[in-house]
Amino acid sequence: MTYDKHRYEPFAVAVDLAVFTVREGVLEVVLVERGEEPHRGRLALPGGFLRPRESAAEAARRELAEETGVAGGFRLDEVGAYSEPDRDPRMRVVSLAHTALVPHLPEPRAGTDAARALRLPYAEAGPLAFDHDRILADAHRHVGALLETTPAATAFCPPAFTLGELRRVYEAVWGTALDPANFRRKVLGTPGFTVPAPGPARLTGGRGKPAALYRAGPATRLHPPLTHPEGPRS
Amino acid sequence: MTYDKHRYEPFAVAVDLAVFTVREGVLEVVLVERGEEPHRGRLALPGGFLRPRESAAEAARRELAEETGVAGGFRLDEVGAYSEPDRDPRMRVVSLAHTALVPHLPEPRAGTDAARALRLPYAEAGPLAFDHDRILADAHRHVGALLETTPAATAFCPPAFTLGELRRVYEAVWGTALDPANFRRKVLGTPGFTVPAPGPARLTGGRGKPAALYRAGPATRLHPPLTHPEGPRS
DNA sequence: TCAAAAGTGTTCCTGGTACACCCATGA
DNA sequence: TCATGGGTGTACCAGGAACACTTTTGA
Repeated sequence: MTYDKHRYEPFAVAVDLAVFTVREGVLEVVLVERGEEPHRGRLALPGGFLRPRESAAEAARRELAEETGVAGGFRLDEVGAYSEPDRDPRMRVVSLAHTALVPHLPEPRAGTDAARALRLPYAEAGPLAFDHDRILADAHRHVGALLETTPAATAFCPPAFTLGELRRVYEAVWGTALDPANFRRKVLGTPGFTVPAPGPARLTGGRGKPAALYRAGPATRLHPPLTHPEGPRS
Repeated sequence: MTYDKHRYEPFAVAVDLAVFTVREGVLEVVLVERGEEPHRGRLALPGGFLRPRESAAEAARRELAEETGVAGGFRLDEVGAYSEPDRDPRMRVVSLAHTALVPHLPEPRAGTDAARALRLPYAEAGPLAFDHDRILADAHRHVGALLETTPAATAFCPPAFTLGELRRVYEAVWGTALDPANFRRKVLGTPGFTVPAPGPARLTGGRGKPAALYRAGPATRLHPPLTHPEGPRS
């Protein structure tokens, strides 16, 4: 239980961010090109070190704003800690991985740190620096589980959204097609998940019957959960 | 992304352990009495700092052996990271909380560090040092969720166990009574959860029909999950 | 012979899946 | 008028909950 703070090489604590968005029915993730060694020029998850008086959540929000231009209005969840001794060759770094779910990214402004950020479809997020491939895979699994038990899917949508938009979020993250009729009943039958939004109906893609608008409801957990077909099956 | 390792006060990284066991149908947790300031004499979760070349899991297993005498043969799961700046008054400490599920604790030997360890029913685990009340509550919730989707309950049982013993684990962790008949069918109907163990039947408590023995099966996830009554209801 | 726990059978009912069908809009 | 997506209805079926009942032991 004793600890001499100068006896050991210091640890650094970092946050790594898997920033997800859904565009045109495709799950995308934000990556940055590394500007320095190690792994210069390779793609990595955005992230950075905790400052002396920051919690992990605060550091995550700050780094997200700095590196990708996303400022507030997103959902942040903890994925896990990565603490293997040699995961960063420079020094001992313990990373706290988070997911950030954002409705839509403003295009990064040139000249800022955010200019190095790019969006890629999750399926094409190639080999990444450090152990970020593993972190990204864990984060994706984590988001899939969040959609089952929490209203996290609404974090991908604008403030008012149609049930079709919400369904496409689930389909993009889970990679499976869902029955629109059954999805509708499940969502509306889950108390607090969505509430009807006032205002006129909206045309989703131009064609088809205009859809009613909903907003995110007060629930933080989904009862019953929205299980995806693959779950009980595999 | 740059970081000068000597520019800031160093961080310390620790593991905190919520060590659970089920005795006589009661969920118990292992606590230690702090031998030094801060919070000298108060109860706390066992834990300690990561050594320079240890991962969190390695540190957790080492600390568990040192502080409670539990050596190997237990299940370890990650709960989350606690990173608020002032959670430890001595210095900046980021704690990685874990749960350890053990079938039965050997009585701690006097004269070792483990002598300060004690078991308490979870419900009576009073106010703890630091933010350990919150960590313990999170850990308990985490174990409850693990029982639904993983075979974690077998970690509380000896190598060969009866379905009645397994059911009492669920009842102790969830705090609810379960129908023995339905529980039995659910467990046996979940592939890979349990496999019949050779050998004679065992008397659980002396009275009643002798029960068949089972061992933990090869599954790491439960399909379908064992949902508890409170889940979909509340 | 009684209590207690294991184990089996059965009924009821909820909730999920699949799919047919109608509605409202743009092209 | 056709294609497209929103929205409703419904039949089927698996799985969970509740509970009666038999079996096998110790006291």
